[in-house]
Formats: sequence, C-alpha cells, structure tokens
Amino acid sequence: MDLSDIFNKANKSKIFIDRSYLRPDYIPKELPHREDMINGMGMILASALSGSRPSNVFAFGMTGTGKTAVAKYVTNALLEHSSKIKTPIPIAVKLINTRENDTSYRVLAEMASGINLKVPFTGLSVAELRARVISALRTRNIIYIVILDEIDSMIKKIGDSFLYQITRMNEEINPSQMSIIGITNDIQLSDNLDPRIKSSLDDEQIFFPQYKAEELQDILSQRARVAFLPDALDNDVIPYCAAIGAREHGDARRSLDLLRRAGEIAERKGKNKVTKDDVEDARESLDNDRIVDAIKSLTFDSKVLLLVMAMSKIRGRDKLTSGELYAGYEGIMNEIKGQRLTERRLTELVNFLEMSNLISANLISEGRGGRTKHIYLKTEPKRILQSLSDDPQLGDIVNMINGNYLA
DNA sequence: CCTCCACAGGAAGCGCAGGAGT
DNA sequence: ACTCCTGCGCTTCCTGTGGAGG
Repeated sequence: MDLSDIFNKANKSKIFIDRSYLRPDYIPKELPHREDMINGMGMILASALSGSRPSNVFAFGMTGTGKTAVAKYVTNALLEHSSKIKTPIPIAVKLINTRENDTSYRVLAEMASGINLKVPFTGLSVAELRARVISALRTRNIIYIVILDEIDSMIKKIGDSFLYQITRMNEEINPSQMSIIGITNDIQLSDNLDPRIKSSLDDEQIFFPQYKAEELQDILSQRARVAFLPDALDNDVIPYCAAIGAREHGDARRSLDLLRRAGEIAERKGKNKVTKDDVEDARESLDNDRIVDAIKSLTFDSKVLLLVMAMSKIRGRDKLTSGELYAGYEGIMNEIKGQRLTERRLTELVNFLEMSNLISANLISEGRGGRTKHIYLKTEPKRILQSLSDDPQLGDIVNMINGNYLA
C-alpha cells in the first residue's frame, strides 16, 4: 500500500476539522467572559503606547481561569497596535514561565532572550548576568513588559527576594523602562509577600474568578465550532465537559483537554460522533497519563520509594511510617546492589512525592512512639507497577512482583 | 509536669558538570 | 590549559518537637 494512502485516510477525520484549536496555548480571537479583565489589563498597559511605563500588574486566580490567556491576548494586541501606529518608544514583551525557569539565573536568561541578548545557559554568575541584562536595556531605550507566569512556584523555590531585585531593576535601566505582570495560582500569595515587593508589584490587581459551568460551555462551544465537524458532538458532550471543569475549580484547561481527548478517542474507535461515554473514557485516560508521566519522570530513588509503597499496599498495608519506608528502600537497594541515599535526602524525596500528589503524608506524633509521618499511597499499586515495568533498572523486580501478584 | 521516642528539617558544604574569561 | 563561577544532587551534622507514658 502507498504511504500517501495511509496519510490521506488518517487525514480524513470524521470528527475533527482542526484539533489544534482545542490546545490550551491557542489564543482565540475572543475570550468569552473575560472582557472585564482584558479591559482592565488593556487600560493599564495602554500607557506604553504613549511612551510611559505601565504600572506593574498582579493577576491572580485558580488554574485554568484564563490569566495567562488574557495576558497573552492583551500583550499581543498591544504589540500589534504599536506596529501600526507610531509609538514614541518601542515595546517588547516576554512571557516567562517561572515554574519551568525556576532559578534566578534562568529567569534572567529568559529576560535576556526577550530582548535578543544572547547569554550562555550556565557559567556566568547571577550578578554578571543581571549586569548584562541591565546594560543591554540601557543601550536600547524600550518599554519592556515582562510577564512572570506561575510566580508562586518560583517564590516557593527561591524566595521572594529575587522578585524584589527584579522589580528594582527598573531604577537602573534608564532610558528603558520595565513593567512586571505577575501571574499566580496561589490566591493568598500576595498576603505572604515581603511588604516591599507587595508595594511595588501590587500597583494594580486583577482577580480572575473561577468559570461557572455555563461560561465554560460558551468557551467550549466557541472552540468546538472551529475544531469539530458539524454534528460531530452529541448534545450533552459540551455540557458534560463543562460540568467536570466547573467542579474542578472552574478550570477551562481541564474542560478543553477533556473535549479534545474525547474527540480523539471517538476518532480512534472509528465513530463519527463523540458521546458522553467518550468523555468518561477521556477523563480516565487523562488521569492515567498524568500519573504515568509523573512516575516516569521521577528520579530512580523516588521510584524505589514508590515501589516500596506499592508492594506493601499489595500486601494489605496501606499505611507506612517513614522508618518502615526507609527500611523497605534499604531492602530493595540491597537486593539490586544499588548505592543508597541518606535518610535526610529521602525525607526530601518523600516531600516531593507528596507535592506530586502520588502519596499523602501526615506528620503524626505518637507520644513515646515518636514523631513520624504516616504515608499513604494515593495511586493504584497496579498503575505504579505498570509505569515501572519497563524501567531499565527496576523492570525485573517489578515483573517479579507482578508475577506473584497475578498468581 | 517532665521525658524521651523517632523522626523532621535547617545549615553548611562537597563534588561534579558545564561554561566564561584569560 | 588554567582558574573561577553557578546550579544540582547529595551528605554531614545538627537542633527541634507533639504528646503518651512515666
């Protein structure tokens, strides 16, 4: 068979026109139910067009409430408008995800890339890097709008003093000017900040409320019109995706993911209509992906810890204390003759696993029995064994357990 | 009220990789 | 070729602590 035949067949979807309209990073021409925030942010940033520095903005709300989308939308519009009219000072915009770029070095490097300044990705001192960014801005005379996305995770990791440094850079980059748009999922973040940062970053605040189910329906319908073929969706599919997203703190991203995955599942089944059942399957498939990805991306020793948790749960013990977990870890490491980490390090790995939502851990005091964590697995042991069964180092053990488990 | 268990988690620092400047 | 710098993963050493049993 000819390859182009296969490609043609694969191309001729009975479901999608173009699924990329459902991707979370796609910014549509209109953002329903975010007009207030768009206008608010637009009014603040508009001063850049007349050559004066916009106030810093602090945008906060739960995940999937459109913060990043609005920031992109408004800054795109701003750049577009400024290219049409004559602005006194050129404008540059850089979006930095501070969860992916979670060191001061990397944030500064991203800021450099936003003004076409080439810097090595390691090797310089932070002070040197900062000096380079500043001197580049000095020679350029621009208004630089820096969007710091997911700023809460950066602060959690490296503290808020770096944020203070950034907000103060503005004083050293004359004649250029810099504005910060801070975006956070942590609604209480602003209360816990150093008051000096609060006063400089809190010039303007924009709150993003959770989407209600009806609002999510509007968003989904808008995207579905361009993403799906007419009549490819059963009537209750969009309301159902919206309802799930609304239940999970009004999360538009979640709803869109569900809709896209449901479409893909229906397509793979060879159907020409997406039904509620496909959404149900999509939900499970997304959950599974999330967990499998999370497990596969762990370091080796974290995987061993999870394996210990899974093994003891299979044996009927779903609660372990830290000591028991470490003993189990030691057992496996002896078995495979691996280099063991110290318990001090393991406590950090346990904390990390808890943050990843794979386990839960409560600090409990049992009086004379001592003070320890009670650790529970939050995932099906089967899923963990599945995810680890093709691990180069742990695969053999896992498959052995799997054999006993099935027998 | 005091003790003492079984850990938690802070502080400091080490070795390595990777890059800059010289 | 060398010295110096940082981030990262980790160890060493350490102090802190909620509450049942004494």
